[in-house]
Amino acid sequence: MAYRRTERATKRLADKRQRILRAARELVADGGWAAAQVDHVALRSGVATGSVYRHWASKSELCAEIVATVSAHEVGVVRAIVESDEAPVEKLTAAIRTFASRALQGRRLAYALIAEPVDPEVETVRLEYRAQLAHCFERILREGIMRGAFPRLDPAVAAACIVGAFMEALVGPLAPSKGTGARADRYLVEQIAQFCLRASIGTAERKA
Amino acid sequence: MAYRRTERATKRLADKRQRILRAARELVADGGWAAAQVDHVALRSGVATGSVYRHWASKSELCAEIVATVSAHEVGVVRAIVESDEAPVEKLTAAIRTFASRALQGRRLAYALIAEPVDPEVETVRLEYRAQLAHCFERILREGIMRGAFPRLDPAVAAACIVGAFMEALVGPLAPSKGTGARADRYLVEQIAQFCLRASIGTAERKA
DNA sequence: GCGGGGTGTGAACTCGGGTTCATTCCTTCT
DNA sequence: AGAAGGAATGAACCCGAGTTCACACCCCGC
Repeated sequence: MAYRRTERATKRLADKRQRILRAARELVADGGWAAAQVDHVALRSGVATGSVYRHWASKSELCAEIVATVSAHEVGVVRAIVESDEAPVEKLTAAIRTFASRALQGRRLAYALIAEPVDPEVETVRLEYRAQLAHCFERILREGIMRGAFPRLDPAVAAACIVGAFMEALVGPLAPSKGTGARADRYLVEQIAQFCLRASIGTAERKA
Repeated sequence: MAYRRTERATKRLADKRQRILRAARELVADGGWAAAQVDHVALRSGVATGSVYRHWASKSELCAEIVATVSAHEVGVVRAIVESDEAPVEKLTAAIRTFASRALQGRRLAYALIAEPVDPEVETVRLEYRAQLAHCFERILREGIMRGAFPRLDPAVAAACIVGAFMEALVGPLAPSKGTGARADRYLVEQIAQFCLRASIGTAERKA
């Protein structure tokens, strides 16, 4: 046996893997899952189609990893807010604003990750993500109810409503690549945040 | 020229067309768009695959017609409420409850029509439907704002949020054929309605 | 620098699913 | 009843997209 992978070689492997992953993510980010064909991914990352299969056993696994990677990151951001020691209302506001504006930075990707169905294997991961996200909001709501800051709403249902409201108002009616400008985006986020806040705390108006 | 289609024959044609359409709708209703393969539709409606193409030029057109038919009906129901002469708050309540409970009667179909992407041709029709639905709510909101019953929210954004909240809380996290029983459904509709109402009128609690 | 095994390549294969079309069946009109 | 032509049939066709595999290449250890 004359060969043991040198460290240098291992790194090259990992790098290539990352390159492919990134290329795939970029394709999804501006064309949805439909644009992430194995050929295209290979082309964009500068490898041959067959090479993709040296790193993932199937296209589904590649896609699943994209979903897992990106969403883990997003959930992490929101979760940090949840676990801060602000008051529930502040947490909710911050969580909504943060998530919404992040999603707006990559509408198409956000849509693909949140709403667009794919094959069952990927779907599993996607639902997991959505569940975690909803769970974050649920925790905030539950805390708020306990402290008497929110009315007696059902946290699970309300959390789902919040996520849904995002999805539709933010990335739903989007014609692909509908760039509306930073000002409009800011306004949109603000409106959505206010909507969800009113729904959660039961009080009109709220300006920050 | 020896042949003019007799009335009887014309009716037979139309009937067959309806049979196919219904079969397709049923398949979508319990398997999503993926289940509506031309072969299956033909099998279920008792015709040959080729016969489907005597009535529609392509599968897309068949699907588009399903979306158009069903959604026209649903929008009609909601629109009737919008055009009644109740007060805005009552209208909103009724519209939400009605739409939600109708959707629950056929979750899978509702999901397919509202959220599940298909090919571009069908997508166009679907977006049209969703826009009309949102527009119904927008009208109610606008009226309520004018009369001072609702706070100064952005009607378009809020309408999108309402539709989205529905979608997610009602049919989103649904595992296919997740029958939870009439009581649970009623509770769910009520929670969603309250959420949307609080968000719209900015007041906690509301029981009917 | 030479042999061997990991890595890269891309053309070919496979397979699912929409579409077609030559043929057969059936209805209408004389 | 027989001719004429529209409707029905379903097996064959086509095409796109994921997957494979025989071969070329290169990097490592001697």
